[in-house]
Amino acid sequence: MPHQLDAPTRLAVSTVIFALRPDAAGRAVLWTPLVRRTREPQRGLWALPGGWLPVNEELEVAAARTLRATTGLAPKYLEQLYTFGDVDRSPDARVVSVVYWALVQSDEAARAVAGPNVRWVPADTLPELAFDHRRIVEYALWRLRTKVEYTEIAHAFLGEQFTLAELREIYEAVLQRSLDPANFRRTMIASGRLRETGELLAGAAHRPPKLYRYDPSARTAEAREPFQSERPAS
Amino acid sequence: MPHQLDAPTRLAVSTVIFALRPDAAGRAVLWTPLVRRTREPQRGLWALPGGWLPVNEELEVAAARTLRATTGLAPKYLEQLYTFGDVDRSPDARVVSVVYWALVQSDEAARAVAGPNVRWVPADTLPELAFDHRRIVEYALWRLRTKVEYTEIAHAFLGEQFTLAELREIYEAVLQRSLDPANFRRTMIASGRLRETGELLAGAAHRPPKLYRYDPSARTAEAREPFQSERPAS
DNA sequence: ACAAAAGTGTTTCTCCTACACCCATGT
DNA sequence: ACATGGGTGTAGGAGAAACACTTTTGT
Repeated sequence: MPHQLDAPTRLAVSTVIFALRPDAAGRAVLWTPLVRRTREPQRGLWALPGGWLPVNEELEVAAARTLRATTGLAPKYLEQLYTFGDVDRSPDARVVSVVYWALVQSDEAARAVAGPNVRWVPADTLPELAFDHRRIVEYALWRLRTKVEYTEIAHAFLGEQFTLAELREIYEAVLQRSLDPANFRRTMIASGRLRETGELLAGAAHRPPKLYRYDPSARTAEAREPFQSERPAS
Repeated sequence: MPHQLDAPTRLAVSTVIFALRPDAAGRAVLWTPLVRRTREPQRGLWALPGGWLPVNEELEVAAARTLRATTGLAPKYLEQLYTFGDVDRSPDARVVSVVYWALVQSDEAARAVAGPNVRWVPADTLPELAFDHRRIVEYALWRLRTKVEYTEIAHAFLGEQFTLAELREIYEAVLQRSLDPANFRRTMIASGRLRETGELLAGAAHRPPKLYRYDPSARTAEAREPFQSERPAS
């Protein structure tokens, strides 16, 4: 069914946000925040955070803004995912959505605001979503999981300092499989992008691990990817 | 400088098209077609093929349509590249461009139409382009070159049947380095996606090579990528 | 002392690279 | 016969995976 000629195509920006949280069994898994639709169409259903693009706002800034509006947080990683524009993806007008995906720091996400119209759900067991948003989240998940294997984005879930065990826990949660601690250590060190802080993390009932810091400037200027950014303006 | 509030954001679709053609020295290199702007702004400059998105046309169909309009060809590979939407990328109105990139068969491209307002240029030595189109072509080139290394898109430059030497020539032209014929053969065969046709290519002054056909159904259902398509509707 | 996680060493396997060598055709 | 590219064989090296083993803390 063709759209009205006098109703122009509308442009929206949405963001798929990921954070790590413990599930019921206490294991870290991926969670994503959703917002409840308060207007027609699809009123009452859960949807991605987003909104119409203001004429004078950059795409990436709009994505960071909606992220902040729904979670109260700033993204540690933000990248354009894909643009969805199927003619029939919204029942009324033609809507083209430029979708971003973001990673937020896990301990901050634990304190994130959540009201009656904002709900965090496990990314692998989504409820019914509005429009084509389920497909979008699944694509973002796929991108996160493949990109974790060939880049260093995992550290975006962590704070300034972290142990290799904490970093490994991120990889295991994202990739959904356990990794050999010995080989993981060697691989990370060999990447050359970790710096020892000199400090140790005390308090556990065993040998205290070294603390590391992520150093993007170190090593390998190889094959840098255009148009991806970290810590964008929020 | 902020845009007028009463001038809404406009949505465009553009396509970066690649084909292989011999350069002055007879070596195959990447070429791309450009169109001359006949209107302000940036009148007279060369730009990417594209246009405003019709309300009832799918994004990918719009990309294939502009591709056909400027080259007379159908794409053998077509994929969304990125969406460019910087507030100041066009001097007058706010324009958001959903950009696709495409590969067309090389021997067809040799017969492609080219008028006074359509010009093919080597992709590595671009003239001055309108707006941010130079940056866009360079990003598309980067994507092509990285994607050739981990997918089987190279065959999109070729016809139904081809020899391994022809396929290797594609890789060498795209990657801009020579490859060991022996190892290249093994790698391609090991991918499992080539089928021998049983025929040989006669006529050359040496041992006639086997002809192969690309078979996407064969082998490896591994890590399939969503939202990419081959031979889209044109 | 002992448990538990941090961290190191070592072996094996697989894949990639380099390169020597044989094969089949036109001239 | 010989030049030329097609096609096969093989040795060496780099890196990943598996796993034994040592180190350092809290209890």
